[in-house]
Amino acid sequence: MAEETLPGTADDDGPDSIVLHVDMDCFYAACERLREPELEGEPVVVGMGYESGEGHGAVATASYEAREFGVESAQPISTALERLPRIDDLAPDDDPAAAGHYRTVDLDFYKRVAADVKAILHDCADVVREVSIDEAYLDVTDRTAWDLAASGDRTLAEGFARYVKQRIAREVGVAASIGVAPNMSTAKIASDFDKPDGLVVVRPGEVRSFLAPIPVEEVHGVGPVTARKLGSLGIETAGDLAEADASALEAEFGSRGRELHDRARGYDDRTVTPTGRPKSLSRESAFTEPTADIEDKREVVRALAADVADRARSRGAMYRTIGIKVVVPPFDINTRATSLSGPVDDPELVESVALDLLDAEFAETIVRKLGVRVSKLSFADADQSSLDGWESAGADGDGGSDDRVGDDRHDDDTGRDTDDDEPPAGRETTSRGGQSSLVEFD
DNA sequence: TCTGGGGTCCTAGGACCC
DNA sequence: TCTGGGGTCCTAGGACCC
Repeated sequence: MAEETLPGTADDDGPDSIVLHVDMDCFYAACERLREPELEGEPVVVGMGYESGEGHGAVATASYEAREFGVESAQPISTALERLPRIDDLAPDDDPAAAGHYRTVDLDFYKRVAADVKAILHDCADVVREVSIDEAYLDVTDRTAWDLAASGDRTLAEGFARYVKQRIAREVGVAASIGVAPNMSTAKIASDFDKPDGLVVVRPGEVRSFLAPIPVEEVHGVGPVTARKLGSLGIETAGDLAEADASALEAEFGSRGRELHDRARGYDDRTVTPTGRPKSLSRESAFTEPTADIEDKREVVRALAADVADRARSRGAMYRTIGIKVVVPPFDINTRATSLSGPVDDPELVESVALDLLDAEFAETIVRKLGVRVSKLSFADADQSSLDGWESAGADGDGGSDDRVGDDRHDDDTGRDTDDDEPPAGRETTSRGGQSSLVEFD
């Protein structure tokens, strides 16, 4: 029989997996420096929704130099500008050392850089889970080992991670921080532990002691709300969380409570799996100034709808639910959605459903921001047959369906994602409650 | 320091079915 | 007609992440 396997350190790969979490440092700013080397060592702020003029938008990434001035990501650009003026706006007698370079997000460029990084990652590991443009998990259990290197007290795994890091730096020219640990959640915290340009290795026996002093806010899945609640329970570090009563946590936080407790104790039995397909696609945009004007709102919704539908089509996705998001000042988020009787790829329907949802309840509302989303996606994949209509993909059941069957929601412990939903087999009548828009299309 | 954009998962309540 | 229980699907909102 197998050696003792602790939940979390073991799975099918034998007792101690080796997981790398690779996290690019200030990735957008690093990309900007790639094409503007003069920005090296300078405070750089990359803003989204920001146009070179002034004012609106938020900070997507601030370089460490900019952070020194109190610029943080997600901050309104207006705040950032107060703390760190734009270098081009300086008056002749201002101090140029107290100003920064502002750039607008150029996602296409960053994606090209990211593709180079990802290519290296895929070259270095059999399984890569790309979490976002600048972040990925690698399972390298079969590529290296926890054994000490011949030369001394470092592990082979550390040398391997150093090699990955150096390749990224040398071949792409951006810095990554890497965490190495026996499971995903610990690797994630480790990569964050010594940013920027960090390399932190947590060996199997050290997980618990490594985590103990970490503030709870840094545990993945603990946001401001949970952190505050935990704080009121006297739980401030991962160590406190690990020692807390699991059922009490579950009572307070639901299933997440137990999960957080596990993570804090270094238990995480998720395996690194490749990124699955998206479950929804959306587009949103904020007004410069909140508006109640119905024509302005409709115009934005039409544009967003067209955009989303376009993106869905280019990704080969059909959708069964169409929805809108309406953000009302100060910041109340409303969502409305309608499900269709079967998956469609129909831009006009996205537009008309979205407009109906807007008109039905928000015609007179003052809104700050609008969004359009499609969800319950299914992918035709192999046979791109479907030009229109779900008749082919939806009705047959077999054939068109991809991947595995259901298994749907969580519970099989490797946790989330996995599945892509099946195209719902079969008919289903079209109307539900009140005013559902029926889908008979052309 | 009135808050940008694109996602994921979970939960709760209602409709509906058997 | 009322009561009871199990299950699914739907919508809406909340929390969180990058």
